[in-house]
Amino acid sequence: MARRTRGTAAGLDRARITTTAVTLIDRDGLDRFGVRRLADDLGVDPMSIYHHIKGKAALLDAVSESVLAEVTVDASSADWVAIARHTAHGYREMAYRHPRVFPLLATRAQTSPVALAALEHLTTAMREAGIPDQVVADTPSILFGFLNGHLLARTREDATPVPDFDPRTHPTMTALAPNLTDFGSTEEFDRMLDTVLKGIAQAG
Amino acid sequence: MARRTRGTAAGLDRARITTTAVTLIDRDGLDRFGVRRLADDLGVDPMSIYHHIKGKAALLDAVSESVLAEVTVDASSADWVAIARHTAHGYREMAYRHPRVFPLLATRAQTSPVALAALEHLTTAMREAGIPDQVVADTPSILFGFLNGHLLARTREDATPVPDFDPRTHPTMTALAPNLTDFGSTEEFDRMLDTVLKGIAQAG
DNA sequence: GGTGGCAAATCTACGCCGTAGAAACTACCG
DNA sequence: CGGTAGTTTCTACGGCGTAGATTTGCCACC
Repeated sequence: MARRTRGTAAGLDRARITTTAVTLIDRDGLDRFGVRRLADDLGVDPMSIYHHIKGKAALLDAVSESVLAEVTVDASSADWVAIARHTAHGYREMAYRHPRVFPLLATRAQTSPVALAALEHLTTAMREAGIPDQVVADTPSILFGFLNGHLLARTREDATPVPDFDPRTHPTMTALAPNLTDFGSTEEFDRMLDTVLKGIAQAG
Repeated sequence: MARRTRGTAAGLDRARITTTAVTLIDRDGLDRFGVRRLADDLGVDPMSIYHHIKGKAALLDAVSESVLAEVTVDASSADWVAIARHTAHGYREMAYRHPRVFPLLATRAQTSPVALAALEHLTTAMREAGIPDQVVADTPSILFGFLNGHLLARTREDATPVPDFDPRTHPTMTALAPNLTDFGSTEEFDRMLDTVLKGIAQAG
């Protein structure tokens, strides 16, 4: 033993790298995140990381995948609406747990086994319920389109219920403001999610 | 006159900066974009840009705003569904015109006058049609949640209809693959958009 | 014409970043 | 003990965003 001039001992592997990276992004944000800072936190030379992960882009992929893996798959055989709701809520909770990592997820293709398993589970239940194939095939795009876009907006650092506008030129939105008080709440999320699911249920 | 050692003449202003930036991102992508490269394209010293825009973050804000402004507002007084569809299509076309800029939009809060005007227009029409206030108030979040998330997925450089998975473990998605052939088409978009709008129409 | 003022544009320099390539260390096997 | 393969570190390079000082271009006014 010779090195280890920094705090944390080495014994580097993918898992330790990604979990440390997630912690670091959660704390300091994506902007301040980088290979060198991560290496500091790991108590390691920056270049050491490159023997486990190809480069910064791959590192961000790994972070994204690691956080997505926190979402547990519902193995139950409940009706498809329940499955969809369960998946959506799990996804949402992950987003709120890691608001600064979430933009990575929404921006990247998700082809991890977990994600595919969840989709297979949901679509199978829908098909068995007699939903038309085209509707079933469209559902993942619609559902995760909504989830990614909506959660991106809600977990944004500067998220506010209502941007400031002139009440004179925007009377309707002014009148609607009282209906936006539960901004970011579970109730609001459920309401919107149900709206989307209702559309799917009646499509085709 | 002394300077102008580069091709393009100066006479810098916000508009010239942002439109050049958009062109540059369209061509080379967000990763390769930076203040110095932009300055090169403008035939100008990097620091000159700072007299018109505070820094890189503000620059990206400006780019985002500039691209959003391409979406024209429908001033018609058609029914709310038609307005929603028109807005959605305009937004979608913008996204496909600038796929490499779009992630900026989806990631940022949009409080520009144009955006607010569009929302006011839509919500007013909905209210006049007798839609419950809570539903009207939720609609912007639902609609643009879907639009941002969905278009983010479709305009991604590596977007593919179906990620490769094992047909043995994912029989349903395999069976569904034929229904995904119009991936990215206007027809697919209309179908999904209508699904969302139907959910909204029947909510509350 | 001269001159003062001022905004715009530029120059210089600093501290950061990601990472290629060479070198050193470690652990294990014969 | 020597070899050898995997890991970690060292060194260095080119590029980045931008603070601060400086120069330029332009105008109004004497």
